[in-house]
Amino acid sequence: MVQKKTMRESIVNAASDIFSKYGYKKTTMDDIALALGKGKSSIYYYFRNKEEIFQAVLEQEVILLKSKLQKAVNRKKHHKGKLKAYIITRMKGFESMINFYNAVKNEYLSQFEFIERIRYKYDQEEIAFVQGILEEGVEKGDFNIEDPYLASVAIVTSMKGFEIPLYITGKKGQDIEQLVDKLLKMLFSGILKK
Amino acid sequence: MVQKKTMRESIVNAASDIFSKYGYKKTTMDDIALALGKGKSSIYYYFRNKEEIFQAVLEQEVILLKSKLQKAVNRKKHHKGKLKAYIITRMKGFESMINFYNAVKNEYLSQFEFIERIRYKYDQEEIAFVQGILEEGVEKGDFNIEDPYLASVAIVTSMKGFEIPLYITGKKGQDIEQLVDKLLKMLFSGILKK
DNA sequence: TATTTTTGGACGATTTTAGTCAAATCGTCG
DNA sequence: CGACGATTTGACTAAAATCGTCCAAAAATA
Repeated sequence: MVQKKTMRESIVNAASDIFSKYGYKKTTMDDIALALGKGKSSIYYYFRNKEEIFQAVLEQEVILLKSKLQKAVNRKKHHKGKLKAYIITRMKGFESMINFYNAVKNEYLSQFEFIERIRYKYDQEEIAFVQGILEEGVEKGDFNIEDPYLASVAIVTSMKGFEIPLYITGKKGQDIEQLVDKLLKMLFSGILKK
Repeated sequence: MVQKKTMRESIVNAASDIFSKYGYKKTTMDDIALALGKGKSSIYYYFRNKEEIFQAVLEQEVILLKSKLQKAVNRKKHHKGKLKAYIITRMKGFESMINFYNAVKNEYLSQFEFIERIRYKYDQEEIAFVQGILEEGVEKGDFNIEDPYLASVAIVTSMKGFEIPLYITGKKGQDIEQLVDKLLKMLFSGILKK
């Protein structure tokens, strides 16, 4: 026998591969089972249904992205650098998650809704994270922001704006990075204490 | 209206994309139709069924490979170079066709059979092509071969041997190129007039 | 041995898909 | 116009695939 959790993990790993390759709809439970070398019903011992697996896969991606963000931010000393690192890493990381967003593309009606529903949980976290950076910056006298909470909401919201071209037109990071740079420049010259 | 043939071509092009992405089995006629922006029944006006489209896609790949081979061979002046260029290009080109061979991987039973059936047509062509190079080489006094036909059959057959690791284990070109090099060295020191 | 966890295979209800067909649309030419 | 062939389409069906359930058996655990 393997560990309790290990089985769930290996299911998620296998499913992750296949989802990113074929998308949600085209991936069958048997595909996943076959990749595991197990029977299909074994999967149902660990997951209620296909969508629950997909959720777990997304969650794993999110966790991965979170740790990347932590590292990128910690690497920078100055708060200006932290904020910039966060936004850039966040956009890059999101780009690599597009596979999974594309995975849902088949369900035309609920595409946006589905994405929003899944991410809703993390919106608050993300805002809090950015808010933390901003507040520290204010404390140290680097930033000049009246309402750090509102400012962080604004920043996170505008990041969502940048996501859209990524999963709609599939534009590559090149263009996005330029745009982000421009945004950051504007942002900084606005909030940096002169 | 567009040209008669153009519609067939655009169907093949669209199908080619989708087949290489999802594989044969997971590609539905509606997928192709959607990519074309046409109704599914329109496709059946040009193709009898799904397999016929797949055949056409493969044929297109073959044509592409043929023209690559012609160019690679023509680029070389000496017959030794021609033969080497042919074999190397042939193996490289085959590697890029693996997508489509993988596409059939789902039909476990008929995998090899299917591939062989499709390629059967081109075996004779390939042998004739190699034979041509060998015979010219003999005429010019570069090669010393008793039976050019048999020799070309042998060469083409041994190339097939090199294909197998490519679509079975998915080994990369690195290793293959080394092997081919070795084969060529042995081949040349055997057939080159001293 | 007894109990709990894990598995595989068969199964049914439902959905999806390949392929058909008759009708609609398009374009051309008199 | 309008007739006529070429092209395109949506509705339809039979067959296949798929999800999720159930259960008996195997494997692990106590």
